[in-house]
Amino acid sequence: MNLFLEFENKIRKILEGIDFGHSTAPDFGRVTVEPPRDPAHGDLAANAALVVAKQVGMNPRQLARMIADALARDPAVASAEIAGPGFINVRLSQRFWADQLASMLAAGAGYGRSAIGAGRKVNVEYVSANPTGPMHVGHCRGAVVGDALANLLAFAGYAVTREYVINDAGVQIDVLARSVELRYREALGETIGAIPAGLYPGDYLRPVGEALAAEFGAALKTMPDAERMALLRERSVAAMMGLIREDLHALDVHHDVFFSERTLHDKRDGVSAIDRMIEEMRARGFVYEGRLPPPKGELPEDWEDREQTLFRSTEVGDDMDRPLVKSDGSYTYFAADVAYFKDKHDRGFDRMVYVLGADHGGYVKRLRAVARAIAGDENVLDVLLCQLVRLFRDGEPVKMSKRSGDFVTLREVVDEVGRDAVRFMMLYRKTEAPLDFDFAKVTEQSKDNPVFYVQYAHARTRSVFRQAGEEMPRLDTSDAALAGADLSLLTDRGEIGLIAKMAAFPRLIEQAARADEPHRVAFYLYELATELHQHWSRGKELPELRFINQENARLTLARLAVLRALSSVLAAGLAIVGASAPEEMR
RNA sequence: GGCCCCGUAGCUCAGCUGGAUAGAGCACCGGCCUUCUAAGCCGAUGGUCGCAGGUUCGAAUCCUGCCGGGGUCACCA
Repeated sequence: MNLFLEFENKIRKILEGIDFGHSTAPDFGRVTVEPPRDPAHGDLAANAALVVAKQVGMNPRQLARMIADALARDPAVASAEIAGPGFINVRLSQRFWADQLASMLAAGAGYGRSAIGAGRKVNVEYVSANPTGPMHVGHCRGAVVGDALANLLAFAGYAVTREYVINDAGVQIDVLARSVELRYREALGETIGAIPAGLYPGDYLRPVGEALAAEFGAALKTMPDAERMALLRERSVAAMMGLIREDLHALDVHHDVFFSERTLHDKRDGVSAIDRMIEEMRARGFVYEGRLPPPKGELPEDWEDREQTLFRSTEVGDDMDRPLVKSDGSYTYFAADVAYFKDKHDRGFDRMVYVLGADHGGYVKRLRAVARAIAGDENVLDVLLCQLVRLFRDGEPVKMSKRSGDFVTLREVVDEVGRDAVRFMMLYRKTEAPLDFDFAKVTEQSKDNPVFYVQYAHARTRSVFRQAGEEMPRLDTSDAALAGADLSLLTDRGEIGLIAKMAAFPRLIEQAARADEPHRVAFYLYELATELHQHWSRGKELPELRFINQENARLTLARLAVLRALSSVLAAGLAIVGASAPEEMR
């Protein structure tokens, strides 16, 4: 329960207590309480009179008067005024803020946790980079956004499973296996020359070939083709997933489930998961044999008009029906994806979140169709499309040529600027907006760098405790002592401002979770840090405002209570972002 | 041509699912260090929220149509 909802409920109670003389009860559903955009308007703004007045045939300002008068009798309320067309602006009492702070301290690291998720099972699928090489920088944003979203949803009370789909079934795996085979022969001393076009040229495949040479000697060469390829595929994918896991680890991204796409193709008793899905969907009328109209625009050269197995996705909102079987008889990627969705659904997830790159935008509609066909509701599915990241160095775009295998790897970026900076900056923009990432800027130790700015705020809260230990060694600053602090001594607007900003944290979490928008946490942290830095600076001109006051232990303790809560909130927010909350900056 | 995303200060972007006089940072100009960390803070300048309609007490936000930028469009992953 956040404080805004608390006041919404209070106002609804007040409204329910008023006799409007109507036979039908008015609808109070649109009553909301929000922080006013302009802080001069107070701490809370309620639209109640505006949304209810018409229904009950009253003048909004007149109704607002009644509500405000009732609110003013609440000890939590310092004043309730009417403004504009009928807004009720509420200013909360010092007593109320002191109580808020006390409950923050009591909640400790759990402050801001929410129950809106109600334990619902959510599957967040993210990264899912092809196991054909190390992660490149393009994977980075999705990895961070997905991981932060998972953190956020967990904090908001969802039961979150973090999942990675290993695309280990497509033709790209054959390409990988053949590329590794070449490296294997190279390791045996053969001259392989230039890597042929169409194979992966990257040096990262050398160690894989060398390991195979060490383990098998020349034995692979005489192995039957099918057996050799199967072994090469398996070893190559395992090796690539090893690289990818290391990369993810460098970003502090951890998945609960690595789901192998191949298992959807594997037959048990002669039947695969995809086979079963197709039969089931065929029985429900979603699968049929038919022809597809040729693509719009320029006709591809190898277009062939043929009868094929199709998924009737137009029935559930898609633009066209989708092929399930390729011309060579194998299943399409889409077929695997339908089976995969079904698998998640069968595993009991209430929500499936897909974090995808913007180039997958065209895929969203058919995923929704799948959700409607299988779960009966497209709202169980949420897709986050991450826009492109553009790299800059000293204001110049960093060129990348993927063709030569010479791309910027995720590891290079993390090694250069650090995990915290990468994670924070990837979230310092809403997901749908493109993002410019400048190497120089994110390593800068100044207020121009939001990562630093926020971490510095946390370090500052900690440094005061260290300082207090030196200046006032007899002052007990334990949690127990802080819990007993006299919080009524906190009367300065900067202190109250900090408490008020922290009090907005639970609502922020709920809104960010509801909207699947982890970036809001990063922006909130920046604002909260600003609040601290501002208040801090006032202590320069007005020493009586400083947190530590050697002549007044009781006041110091109350102010340290604010800082304790603040470091908790900053740490909790940074944990969602996935950046560290340092004790000091060096 | 269809679908998706974006368009807000000179630049980079927020804008709390419809609230009041639209906010930050950068850049530019002017201030603040015998300090619990100046690694910071304060002030000033800067806007037809792409355009035009609509919905209502109220629109940057929702709907429709345009304009501009990006992505994507059988079988690939």
